[in-house]
Amino acid sequence: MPELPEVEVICRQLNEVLPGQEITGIKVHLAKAFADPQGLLPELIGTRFTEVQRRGKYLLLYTERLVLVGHLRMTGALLYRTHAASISHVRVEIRLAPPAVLYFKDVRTFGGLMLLRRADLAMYPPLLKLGPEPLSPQTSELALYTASRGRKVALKTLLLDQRVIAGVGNIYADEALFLAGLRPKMRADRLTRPKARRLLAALKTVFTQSIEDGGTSFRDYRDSAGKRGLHVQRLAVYGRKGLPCKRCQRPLQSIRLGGRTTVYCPHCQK
DNA sequence: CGAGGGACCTGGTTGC
DNA sequence: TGCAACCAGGTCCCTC
Repeated sequence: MPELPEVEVICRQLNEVLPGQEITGIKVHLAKAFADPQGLLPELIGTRFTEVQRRGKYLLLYTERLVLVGHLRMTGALLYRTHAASISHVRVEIRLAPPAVLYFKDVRTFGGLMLLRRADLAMYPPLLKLGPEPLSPQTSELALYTASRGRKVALKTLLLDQRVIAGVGNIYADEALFLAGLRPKMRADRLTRPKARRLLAALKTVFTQSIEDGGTSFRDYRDSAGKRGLHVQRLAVYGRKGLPCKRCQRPLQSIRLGGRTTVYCPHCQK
């Protein structure tokens, strides 16, 4: 499940290979995976990639005037290949100078690409709604603290709200709450400034470590070269229901919050 | 407006 | 062994 670190890894990798490359053709195998509301596809052919950026869990693949906005959802992958490749569940092929191809693969077809003018990007609603970037030095615990005022949802549910902090998904919400020593089910409006500070620091730590590890490949995630991320070995709670807590050795507990599986340590998280 | 739950999807696992 | 039920979760949408 690509969250901020996984998307960041892909972004950095694509930035090494895509800029300067010409788009020679697009093959759409699944219509809903390639949204082109303004009919800009003909303009895209023959242009060159200039840069790749990430915002939250979104990937922004820029050309001079256009931008492909990608979201991988749960099982999406952007695979860059410079040799003939046989890949299952390919939804879109972005052909470059032969034989290079950028494949959008997505088993569960929740993800997709959207083609927009760069000038219209600032008005694209999903991006407008995103909260601050957790790894930006300008983002402080105030983003969490302010957003939590008057909210009766579980703290973890608040963390998953992309309007609060961009890029947090189920894995890193659980990991950050463990690192901060906070109960996932604690009411958001009980968050104090010091706790918000600990939680944001924990998010920065788990995100930074995971990016160093190349992301978390719990099931499906692969980077743009098709490789797995190694952070799964460093996960403290996610996917470890019933296993001993790495801090106190007591068994980890699993509950459901906001429809999401949530694993935590009842002893270490208060 | 906030809160909560369903819909969208397919593959892997579980249970009979 | 076969097959149905269930689970995984990011985001949007609907209802209360």
